[in-house]
Amino acid sequence: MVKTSTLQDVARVANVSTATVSRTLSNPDVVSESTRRRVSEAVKVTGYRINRAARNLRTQRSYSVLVLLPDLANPFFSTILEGISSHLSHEGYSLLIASTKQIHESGERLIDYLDDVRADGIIILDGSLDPQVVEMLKDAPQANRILFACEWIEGTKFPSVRCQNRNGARTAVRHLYELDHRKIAHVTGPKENVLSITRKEAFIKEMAQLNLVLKPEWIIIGDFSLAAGCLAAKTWIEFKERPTAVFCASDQLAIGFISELSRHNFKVPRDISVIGFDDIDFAEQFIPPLTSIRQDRLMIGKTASKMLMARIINPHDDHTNDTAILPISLVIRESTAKYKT
Amino acid sequence: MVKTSTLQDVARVANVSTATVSRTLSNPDVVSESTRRRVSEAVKVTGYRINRAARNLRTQRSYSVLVLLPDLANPFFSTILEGISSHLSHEGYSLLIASTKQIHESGERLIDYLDDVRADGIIILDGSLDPQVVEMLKDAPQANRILFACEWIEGTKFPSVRCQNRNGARTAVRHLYELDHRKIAHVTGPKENVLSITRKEAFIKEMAQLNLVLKPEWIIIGDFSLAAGCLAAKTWIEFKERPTAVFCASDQLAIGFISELSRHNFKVPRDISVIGFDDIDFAEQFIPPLTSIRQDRLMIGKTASKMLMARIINPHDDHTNDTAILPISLVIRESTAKYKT
DNA sequence: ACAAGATATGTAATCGATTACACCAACTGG
DNA sequence: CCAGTTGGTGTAATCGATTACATATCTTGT
Repeated sequence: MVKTSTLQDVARVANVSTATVSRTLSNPDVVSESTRRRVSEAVKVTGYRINRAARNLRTQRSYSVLVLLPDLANPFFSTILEGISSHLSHEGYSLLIASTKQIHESGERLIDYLDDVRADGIIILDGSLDPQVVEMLKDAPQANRILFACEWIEGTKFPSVRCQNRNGARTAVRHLYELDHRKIAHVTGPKENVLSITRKEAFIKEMAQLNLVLKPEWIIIGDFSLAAGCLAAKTWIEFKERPTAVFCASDQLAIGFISELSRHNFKVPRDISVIGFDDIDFAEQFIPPLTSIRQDRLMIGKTASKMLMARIINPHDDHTNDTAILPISLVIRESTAKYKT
Repeated sequence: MVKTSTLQDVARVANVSTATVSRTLSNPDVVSESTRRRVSEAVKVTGYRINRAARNLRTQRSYSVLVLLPDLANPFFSTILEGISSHLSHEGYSLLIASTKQIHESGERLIDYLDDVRADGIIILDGSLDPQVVEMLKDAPQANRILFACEWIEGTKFPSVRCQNRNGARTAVRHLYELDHRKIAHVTGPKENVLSITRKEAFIKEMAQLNLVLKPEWIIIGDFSLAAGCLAAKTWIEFKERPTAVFCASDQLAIGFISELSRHNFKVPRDISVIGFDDIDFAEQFIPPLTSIRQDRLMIGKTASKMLMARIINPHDDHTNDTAILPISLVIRESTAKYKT
């Protein structure tokens, strides 16, 4: 194996001290023009590459960020990751990935990533962490380098980035209302999930605001998945008085819902208008193309990454309680239509 | 900030040298029962956590692996990642992620990840790397810690993990043949892609084997995407003599194909049988549920990870030209049916 | 012309774990 | 009883970059 060259080697070739080489590389302004040239030349000649392990040890930083996902195999997160990753890479940071499940199984502690200089910060995309773990994170000396995105944990002061969930639900209901729908159902996410709860509450509130009748059974508990959407469709079919529109808390739910309906010879939007949430890539390609509440997942990732970096680089500023709430938008496609008596 | 305790602190408390503490932790068998107990106790008391930066520097290893994706936002890879991650985490390794695009944009060199002790190995899921980059990787002293998965690069000796692509194509054709289809079309992936080429060649060969007529225009160039599937459907509709079945090189293609058809009032499998490749999660939920060639993406990930680890841990064994080819299987659902004249 | 600063560079300690080597004690076998 | 082995532990060098501090040289203003 060819030994890679070190700062020492560069220093020798450039005929300066290692200190000067280090400065030239990390803070070029403080060295003179001529040394800068000599050092650059020496770097080229020696093919020098910094040894990050050494730098990390000395600076007690890892120049990387951990992203914690509820489940790696869930494609919902890939665009958010893209946003995080592109910003991090731009800042010279690396991206570490782990799933809640794996951390749990391997018996690792999340906080160790910060303590043992594996990561400088953590972005958590999972609002359903074990309460014990949350408790441990709160008290940690490094807690200010933890940030939640998409989901969050009620009653903690961790900073977070999320979309306008209430506004999204409200907009969905309004849209259906404007299409003359008066009987509107809602399929929710998992029962305890913070997103489910927020969207459901906003849904109920807006229905009241518009003076619409909302039968309790029209709120169907689901879990964001395709399968839950199918089940919800079956429930809808059984209703004696069927709502003419449904607001699904995720696009997956909406797609499952529509698919199941089509298996029973119902057509969307002829028999019912359906609106989803998220605007995943597939929504546009589905048949019918899905009307949805769009959240900019790329932006969520970028914003989360930026906020975290600010905390890492400027640990002494007070960032407590920072929360970024990003706008949603209504994307009207063909799964919703004017209600005809 | 609370200072975390170091080996020294533990050593002091346990009244032994740092060497002994280190040994106790990494190689417990060589120390006596009693010291082992004293040290464990001291570790608990001090709340000691190893400093990975220090260990990485000393051992010149990072205990992490980089996975390079063509595009982070593409959900196709998430299950593979899951497989890689779960094995790595089990081995005490961390998972670094980067996308080809970002590496390119930030001007980083892939090989630097190995040289600068950021990663101990690299798994590449992108067979369409810039040839210059490939050339650089081949000659690198560390080239033996690079492995390709899913895709690969023809004419290089990098080890790789992939599924039986030829067998997959053959099985697809056979399945359609057994359903009495005689006129079979094929929608390919991107033109230069190694998977596209392999599957297409196997398709052509099997058609010949079965003495089936294959008109050149029945091979429709696509690119694995939903959109390309839609286009292919339009092409099919225009044919004066329409094939009665089509083998799509990906499930996304197949789904796009079927969707587009339904927009023109064709029904699957009534008017044409469609078989996909990959068996993505969505295939089962689509309408109609999609017949597909299943590749075990979790297994691909796990296998890739295992092979790479073997090379990292045992760098002097000869692993040249290792290639793992994993079995595929035919998953019959409802998008294919007996041909009726 | 000289004190006071600014600028550029070198010296050497430091981050914290690992491990080659040395050492000592206890045991074994002839 | 002693040479040789085994087992357990300590000493100190080492990995490679960063940076506080010291030093030397050059400006600048009065």
